[in-house]
Order: sequence, then C-alpha cells, then structure tokens
Amino acid sequence: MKALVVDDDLALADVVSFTLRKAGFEVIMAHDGQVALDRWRTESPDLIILDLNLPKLDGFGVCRQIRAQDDTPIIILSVRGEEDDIVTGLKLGADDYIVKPFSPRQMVARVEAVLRRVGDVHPSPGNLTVGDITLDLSRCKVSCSQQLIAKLTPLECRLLEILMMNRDQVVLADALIDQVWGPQGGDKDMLKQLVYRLRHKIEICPSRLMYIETVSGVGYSLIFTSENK
Amino acid sequence: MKALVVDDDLALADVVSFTLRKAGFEVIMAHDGQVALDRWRTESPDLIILDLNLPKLDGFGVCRQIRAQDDTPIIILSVRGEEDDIVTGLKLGADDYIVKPFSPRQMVARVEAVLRRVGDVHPSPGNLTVGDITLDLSRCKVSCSQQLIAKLTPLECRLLEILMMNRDQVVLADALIDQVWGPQGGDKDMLKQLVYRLRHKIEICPSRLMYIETVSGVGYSLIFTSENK
DNA sequence: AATATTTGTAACCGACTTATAACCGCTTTA
DNA sequence: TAAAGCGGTTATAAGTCGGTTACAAATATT
Repeated sequence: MKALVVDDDLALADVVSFTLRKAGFEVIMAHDGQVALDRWRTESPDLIILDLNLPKLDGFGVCRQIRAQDDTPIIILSVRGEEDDIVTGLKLGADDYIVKPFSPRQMVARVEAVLRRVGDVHPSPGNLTVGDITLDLSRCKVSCSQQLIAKLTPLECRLLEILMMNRDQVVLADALIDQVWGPQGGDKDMLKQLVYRLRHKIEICPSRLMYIETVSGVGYSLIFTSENK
Repeated sequence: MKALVVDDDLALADVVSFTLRKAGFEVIMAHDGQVALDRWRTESPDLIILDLNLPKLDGFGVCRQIRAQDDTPIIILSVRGEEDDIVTGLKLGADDYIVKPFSPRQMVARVEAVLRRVGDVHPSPGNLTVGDITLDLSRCKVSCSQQLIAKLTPLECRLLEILMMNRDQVVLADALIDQVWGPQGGDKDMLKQLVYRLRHKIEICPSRLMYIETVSGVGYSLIFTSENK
C-alpha cells in the first residue's frame, strides 16, 4: 500500500507520513501541487492525502487533474472553519476529508475506511485517446471509434503508449528502450523487433489511421493520418 | 427523474444535490421532516435521500409515513457507528442506506442500483444488481431477472461481488487476492482456481449475460454483454 | 459418525510472449 | 566497387502464464 502525502507544511507532512508508515504504508511526499502530480503519475499511489493550500498549484487543481484520469482515493486535509473548501473538494471527486488538527488514530481510521470503501482496487490506468483512436492501457487493446482493432502484448502496449504521448515527435531509440524495458533492460535489436510487430498490428487497420515512421539512426515517430481533431 | 434530498446539514445536502444533478436528476430539498413530507406529497419524487437526524420529525417518522402510502425508493443517510439506526430504517421499509462520509461516486452507484431494482420483489440491501443480474450477497445466489442461475460458494460470491463493483474495469490480481482472502491469505494459483470455478457457474447462464475477461499478467474484469441500461 | 461440499495443492498442457540469431536489401562511405 | 551500417523480415527456441484436470485436506451438513 503506497500513500502520497501532499502538504507544504513540512512538520505536519512529517507527522502524517510517520503515522502512515507505522500503519504499514509506504509513503512518498510532495510539497507543492506540481510535484504532487508528478509523483502521482510516476508512482501511482493507492491513496492520496491532499492539503488544499499548496504553492504552485492548489489542492483543487490537483484533485481535478487526478479525477480527470482515474479514481485514486483522495482524502482532503483542511483547516477548521473552511467548510466550503471541503464541499468544493468533495464536489471535485475527493473521497473523504480530515479537519486539522486531528489525531493520528483518527486519521488512520479515515484512511482505512476510504480504502475499504473504494475497494482497494488499483484502478485501471485509464485510456489514451488521440482522434478516433483509443488505447486501453489496462487491457492492451487498440480501438478506432469503439471498434476493436488489435490486441497488443504488454510490451507493444507500452511502446505504443509512449509513441502516442509523443505523437508527431521523434522519440529517440535510446529513450524508447529505457522506457519500455527499464534502465538496464533492452537493446536496439529488441526494439527493432518490437516496432516490427507493433506495426503489423496497427498499420493494417482500416485505411492507415496511423503509422510508425522510422528516422534512421535516431528513433521513431507515430504519425496520425486522417486527423479530424 | 426527480430526487428529494432531506438533510438538515446544509453543506452536505448541497454536495448530495450537486452530485445528483450532475448525474442527471432534478433535485428538490427539504431540511426537516415536516417539510420533507410536504415536498413528497406535492412533488412526488422518484427517489428520496433521507437523513435520520432531522428537526421537527425524524427520519424514522418520515419513512414510516411515506411507507404507509406508497413505496417510493428511500435511501437512508447514516453516520458510521449507528448500525442500529440502519437496521431500524430498513425495517421501516427503506430500500438502501449510505454511511457518511461517502464518496459522490459511491452515492450515485447506490442510487442507480436502487432505481434499477424498483419493482423487484426483494429490494433487500444485501443485493448487488447490474442490469438484469442480481447477486444475493447473504445467500450467495446469482439470478437473472428473478430467475435463479447459480448458487455460489462464499469465496466465489466474494469474488463476484468485487468484480461486479468494478465492472468493466480491470481488477488487479493482487487486489483480488487481498480482498478475497485478506492481506496474508492467498496466492495466484488459488485465484486462478477460484476464477475457473466461478466462470463455470456464471458464464454458462442463458446466452452469456456476463463473462470474466482475463488480462494476462494483470488481472480480471467482469464484462456484461446484453447491455440494456 | 457418515456424507457432501468447499477449498487448497499439484501437475499437465497449450497458447502466447519475447529474446535471439540469421538473412536480405538499401544506403553510405572508404 | 566493396565493405560496413542500418533497419526490415523471417524463423526459432525458451520461458511464462493461465486453463484444465485430478485429488487431498478441511469444513459443513446430515
């Protein structure tokens, strides 16, 4: 169980994370809204404890952006007397709130209640859509306007995900290798292979909606043809 | 679809009604029991969200009077730790309950579940319903439009419950293991076995109403076919 | 106590995934 | 022009994953 604690008050964040660790959580921290989103994307925590007053990007913004993508449980931290903020937060999709000051015991109770309620289910990583084309990241399926086009293998799916996120840009071969296989895991031949297989699954779809362009000696780039965005 | 929200906590009532409106309901409100009955008589809502602690006339009284006349679906709002109240409320004829604090998403799900089974014979809150299919959690029985399909074992029932609550989403194998057997109790082979057994009880039902999709290396997902929601 | 049901364990098999190597054609370059 | 580099293609083998079957242990039911 991994929890992300977001608070710019370092002392408080420390108390919170200490308590959570004692309750068996792995804890990561962020002290402003931007970093919070980064951490959320890279670490995909099971739970987020979110203060509303934050530098850079406030708690509402963080909440909104996260809810736009998935259902990671969010518990809002708010100071007494700002009931309106709580209401706003809940409207944005937060799952529960805790009013400062609070006792550690109470906090753990709330956290566990939320996890029980939400069902502990690590929500599927969501979908990635460009134009008509959607990649279902958890099922590794590509579809074009709700029509299934191809079922990918996990590696193919990772590769396509990266290419889609950088569409029309050339992604360096080394960068692809790192992102697909991890820092020490791949080589150019494996990438070549993978690109080959991915191509044959997605380029043969109805009238070439997208294709993978090779930039010799550099990398690859995903190109969408019938753009109607 | 018109909903009547009855709560003396204005902030909470606001959250509830906001959420319902977003889900497509027309919402009317009442902040005490007397007004609630008035509104119910004049507006005849399709659904009532009812807090138990109310000025003038408490939730039980409201529930009793409404039930004396018709069976408009009633969902009770209750704070955690007052299970007795919930039981009393259900005995008075309420259709379901929600424990505060709750997430908006959860609330909408409960509301929709209740509305779906309006007209059902046994609107007991121990049932989980999706489309035509109902899972009786206490008796471990699956039925399709009042027709019994299968009798499950306790573990199978637990698994199906989790899958139904997350329908169309991929649920991670580890999450399933945790929820079915508890934190230190299961392994992948046991899950494999359980899925196998559950499948053979529910997939062979009349014309494949639902099936369990495997996402290799990740988890499982429950898919409903003849969607007629 | 006897029987049936439920649950855990192990083994087998086939399908799928993926790493690896070899080959081919093209382009660049010495 | 030959050699070298690059990327596409094909083939293959090892490894993994999940479905299936069978059986034993545990539990519930009679």
